[in-house]
Amino acid sequence: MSLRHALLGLLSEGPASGYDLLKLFDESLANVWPATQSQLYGELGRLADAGLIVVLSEGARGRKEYAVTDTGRAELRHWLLEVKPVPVRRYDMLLRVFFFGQISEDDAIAYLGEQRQEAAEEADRLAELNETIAPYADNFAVYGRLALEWGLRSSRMYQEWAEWAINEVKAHDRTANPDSCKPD
Amino acid sequence: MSLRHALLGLLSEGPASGYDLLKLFDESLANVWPATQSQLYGELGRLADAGLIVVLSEGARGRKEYAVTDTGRAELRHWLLEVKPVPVRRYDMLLRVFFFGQISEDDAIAYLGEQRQEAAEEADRLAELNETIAPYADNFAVYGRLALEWGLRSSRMYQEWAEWAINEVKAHDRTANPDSCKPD
DNA sequence: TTTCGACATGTCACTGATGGAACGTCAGAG
DNA sequence: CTCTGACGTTCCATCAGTGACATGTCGAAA
Repeated sequence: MSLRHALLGLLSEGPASGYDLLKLFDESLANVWPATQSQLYGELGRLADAGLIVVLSEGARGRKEYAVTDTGRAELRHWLLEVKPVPVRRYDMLLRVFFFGQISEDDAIAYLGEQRQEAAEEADRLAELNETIAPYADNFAVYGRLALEWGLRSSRMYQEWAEWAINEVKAHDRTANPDSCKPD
Repeated sequence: MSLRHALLGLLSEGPASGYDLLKLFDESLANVWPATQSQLYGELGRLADAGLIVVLSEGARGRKEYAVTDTGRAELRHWLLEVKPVPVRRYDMLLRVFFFGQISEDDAIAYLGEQRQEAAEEADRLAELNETIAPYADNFAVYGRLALEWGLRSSRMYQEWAEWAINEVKAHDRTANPDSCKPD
């Protein structure tokens, strides 16, 4: 149900059409809650049916401009203040780690190395993005910054974990095969 | 498609029934890839149709014991080595952060405080769990430990971020309302 | 004048996940 | 002997998300 509230949130900054919202999603929320066009238009319809938003005006090319109603604003507040965020539960990447026993230590290390690399690149990308944001723009940018910082810290943590894990696997390798002596 | 490979992974440690697998899921993979019973049995059927697993034997109470085939093992290896893990993309919690402009600074701080608290508890829980695992058991436990460490680092990062974010919001509050002077 | 890219919405088939109902079996405790 | 709890499977409705397709408008440039 989060898409619903994402739309209410965006609309509560001002009226917009489905098309506008789609762009807003891609610009700002893409990294925390991506949405496709079909989902978005569908949800807008349902939101309107439920009376949480209304069509303000219809413009050229069938453009419909939506605005939040009081009910919608109340629903958004309720979600923000009283609904517990659902934690992330699925990690494709960690799932693979459980099955490292099925591949060689070298392959496992290579896998972790790639993850390390990608996390590092992501961290760089976000750090750069962080530079480009005006220091104190609108609320949206101010709070978006918090999310960005989360991404940054998350990538760095990921990177450090991968480094640590590589050493763990190497240590395990040595324990399992004490005879072999590979160069580091 | 990850459930598929999770099942192949579990089965490659030895034959098991759907019921066994469900328990294994709950014990070991629940934190990285939860699955419900209905999904699991359905997937087992499809896996068998595709020839990636076979029914080894049928026991009492309609119990079917499955085992991986060579094709299945190959598929697992392929997934482990060549398929890029899909990164996590949706964060209900961060989505809310974007809409902090809709609530008061105090409410935002309270929200972040709760997150901080929960992350701390999760970190404690995982640290404790880490103690209970035998230092060098089977492969599965050794590599599960890597995942556990990820969770630990992740929770700690989350906690620290929330602390940092609370201060950010306070700073923003003071910038926006320089007259007011609240106790810390 | 045609054509192209941006604007704009709607719909469909498919997949993965959730949650629950329904059904039946077997061993052991009381 | 009966009941209970663990064992064990199957099916179903529903929902969110994905990706593709269909349809059409409008302004500007070639």
